[in-house]
Amino acid sequence: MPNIQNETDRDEQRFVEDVARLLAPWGVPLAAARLYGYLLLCPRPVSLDQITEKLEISKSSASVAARLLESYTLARRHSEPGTKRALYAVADDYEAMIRQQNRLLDALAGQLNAGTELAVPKAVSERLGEMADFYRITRDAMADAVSRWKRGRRRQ
Amino acid sequence: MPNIQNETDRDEQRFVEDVARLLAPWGVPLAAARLYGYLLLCPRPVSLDQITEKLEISKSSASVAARLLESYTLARRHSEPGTKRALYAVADDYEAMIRQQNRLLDALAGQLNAGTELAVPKAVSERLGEMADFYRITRDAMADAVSRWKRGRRRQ
DNA sequence: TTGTATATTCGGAATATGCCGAATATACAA
DNA sequence: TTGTATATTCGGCATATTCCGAATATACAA
Repeated sequence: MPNIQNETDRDEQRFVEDVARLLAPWGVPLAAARLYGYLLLCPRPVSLDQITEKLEISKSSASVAARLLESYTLARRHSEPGTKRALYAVADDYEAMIRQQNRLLDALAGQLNAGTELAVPKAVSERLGEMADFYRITRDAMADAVSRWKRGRRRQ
Repeated sequence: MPNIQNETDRDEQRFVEDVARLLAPWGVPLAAARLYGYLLLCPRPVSLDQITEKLEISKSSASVAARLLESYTLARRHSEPGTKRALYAVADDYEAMIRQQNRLLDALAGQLNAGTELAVPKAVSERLGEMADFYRITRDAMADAVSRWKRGRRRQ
């Protein structure tokens, strides 16, 4: 009979690494990316010591990784009254990453639009304007989808 | 009377740097990001030598930057018959970046879904499933918006 | 105030990245 | 084939990033 505990551990570990690999192209450092994968599997907020042990990273790394995720609003810090202990869990607003993307899309659209004012050939200026429109439209579509989804969820 | 040529150059240079700054958070290296900004302003495909001169980077950097943009499908290589010269221009399918994002979103959704099969508490499994749904929905919304936009453009 | 449990910051080592110039490869023309 | 114009690859340097352990700071309890 296989050792269930170890098998589960192995699967979870694999999940953590897989998620980390996906987050890496977004520029998320390894420690933070793995932490996110781990948090996804945690039913309750976890302490830095638990993180340190599970992920086998130093406590300082755990600390900076956790705060990095918090700054991305991918994780949330749950402080307990009566102690300094910090507990971290995945943020329950899933659209954080999407919102982040949208901000960038927005900035890019703005910049492209600014380019239309430059002393460039008309064809170039038109292309820039078109690209700006395109990015704004997709951004809006995403924002719409997100708010529709949120409304749908509330109703359940 | 101000020197028109220099003023234009200065504005364009500024545009290039601004675009580069926006692309940086996406993990695009500086040289490639600046090249993209420059290509946005070019009415015609440009050669590596022109890039080298305008952006004041080495030819090797120009070469790798251009091919990097091409691999992102942000730029397109236009080869001329009868010579080895490579000319680069921005890709005219603006949705390349969006599609790229969507691929990542898709992969993440898939991974989250895989997590629901793990031996984790029901609440965790449900959360993972919900997140996967959410990402898939926003991805679909974006894809829809893109194809609607494309249809609209064709008709003009 | 002191002690304790905890988090955060700091300095440094290891590693990765980005860029350059030189060397090399490639496609074409004569 | 040789020469020429061009692109690409390679090795190395400089810089940036990541992570760690040690030192420090902080909040709380006694």
